[in-house]
Amino acid sequence: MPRTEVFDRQLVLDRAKDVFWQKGYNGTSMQDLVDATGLNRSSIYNSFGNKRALYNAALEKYKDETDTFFEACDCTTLTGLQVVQSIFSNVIESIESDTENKGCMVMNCATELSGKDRKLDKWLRGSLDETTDKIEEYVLKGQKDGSIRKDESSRALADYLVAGLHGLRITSLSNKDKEMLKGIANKIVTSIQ
Amino acid sequence: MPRTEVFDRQLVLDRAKDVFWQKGYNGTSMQDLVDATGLNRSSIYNSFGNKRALYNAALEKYKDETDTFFEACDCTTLTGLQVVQSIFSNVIESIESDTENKGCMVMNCATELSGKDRKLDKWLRGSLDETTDKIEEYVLKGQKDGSIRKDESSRALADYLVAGLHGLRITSLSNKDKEMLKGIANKIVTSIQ
DNA sequence: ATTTTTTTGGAACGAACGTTTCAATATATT
DNA sequence: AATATATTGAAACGTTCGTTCCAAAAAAAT
Repeated sequence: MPRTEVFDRQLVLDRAKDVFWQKGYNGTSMQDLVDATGLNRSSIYNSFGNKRALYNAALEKYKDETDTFFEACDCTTLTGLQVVQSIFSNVIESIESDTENKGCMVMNCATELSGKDRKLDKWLRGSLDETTDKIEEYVLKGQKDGSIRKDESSRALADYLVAGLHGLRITSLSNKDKEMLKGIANKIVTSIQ
Repeated sequence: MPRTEVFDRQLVLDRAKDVFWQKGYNGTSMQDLVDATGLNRSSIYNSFGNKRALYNAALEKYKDETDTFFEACDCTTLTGLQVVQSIFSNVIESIESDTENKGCMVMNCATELSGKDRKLDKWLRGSLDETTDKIEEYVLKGQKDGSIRKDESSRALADYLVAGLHGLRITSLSNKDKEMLKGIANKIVTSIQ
C-alpha cells in the first residue's frame, strides 16, 4: 500500500557523504544537502531523520568503505610487512588524488566534533579501535612470517602505525610533496622491521 | 583626541582564541564571541574587522604561543634528542590536560578549512614549514652532539617527527590512554636514534 | 571648556539556518 | 477501480546567522 522511495538510498548517502566530507558538519547546510542529493527537504527528513542523523549515516558509510579499502590491501601472497607497505602507499595515492583537500572524514569528524557528543565520542573510539585491530592483524601476520620485528607487541606496533597514518594525512593537508610523504611513510614502515 | 579602547586587546584575542579552538570556525557564532570576550558586537567589528579576521588573529596568537612552547623545550644543557623527547612528553602532558578535547587549533583549522581559502592554505603551509624548521634545528643539534642518527637527512627526520606529533594528537582525540600515547611517542623518538 | 575623533551600546538588517507542516502525489494492496 | 498508506513538493515556521547603522558616550587635543 505504501508509496515506495523513488531514490537510491545508497546513492543519496554517497552524495551526502561527499558534502559532509568536504565541508564538515557545521559547514554543511541543509540546502547544500538538498542540492547535492537532489532530494526534497521533506524526503530527507522523512527518510533519514535530521541533519545529524544523516551525517552519522554518511560517516558510517565512509568508515565501511575505508575498511573495505584496507582489506583490499591484504592478500595471501603478501607478507605482513608488504600489506602494511601497500596500505601506506595506497593512502599516499589517495592523498595525491584528493585535490580538494578533503582529508579523512573520520579525522575531520574527530577534530570538529570530538568532546561534544558522548555517543559520537564512543563511535570515534570504536572506529579507532577497529582500525587498530585490523592493522594489528597484519602486524601479527608479519611477526609470524618474519617480516616484522617481534621484540615489540603487535598492539604497540599497530598503535604506532595508525598514529603514523594519521600524521601522514594531517601533514598532507598542508604539504602534498609526494617525495616527502613517501619519505615519512618509508621511515614509519622501516621502523617496524 | 580619540577615545581609546577600554579593553585589553591580548586578553580579548585570548578569549576569542579559546572559543574558536573549542568550537571551530563554523561552529562559533558571533554571539559566542560577544559572550566570551565581553565586548559589544560593534567593538569587535570596529577593532578586528569581521569574524574571519578575528579568527585569523586568534589563530596567529595560538601559533605564536605554540612556538614559545616548543622553544621552552630547548635548553643548552640538553642533547638534541633530549629536546625532541621533552617536546613529545610535553605534548602528551598538554593532551592529558585537554579535558575538552580541543586538540591542536592549527590542525583543527587544517581539517576544517584547508582547500577553501588560498591565503589560509598558504598560512597553513608556512606554519607547517616553520614548525618543521624548528624541529630540524633540534635534529641538527642532535646530529652534531651524536644523540641523533646521521644516516638520514635532518629534514627527513624533522618531517617524520612533525608527522608523528600530528599523529599523536589526532589519535589522542579518540584514545587518551597515556601509556599508549607514551608508547607511540617513545617509538617515534627511538627511531631517530 | 570646547572641539574633535573614536569607541561603545543597542537595535535592526536581510539572509540563511534546521525543521515542520500539509496538501498533493503516487503506488502496493484490496 | 477503489482504498489505504507513504512519499513527495513547496511554502512557511521561528530562530539564529554575520553584519551594519547610528546615536550616545568618552577621552585626547585645542
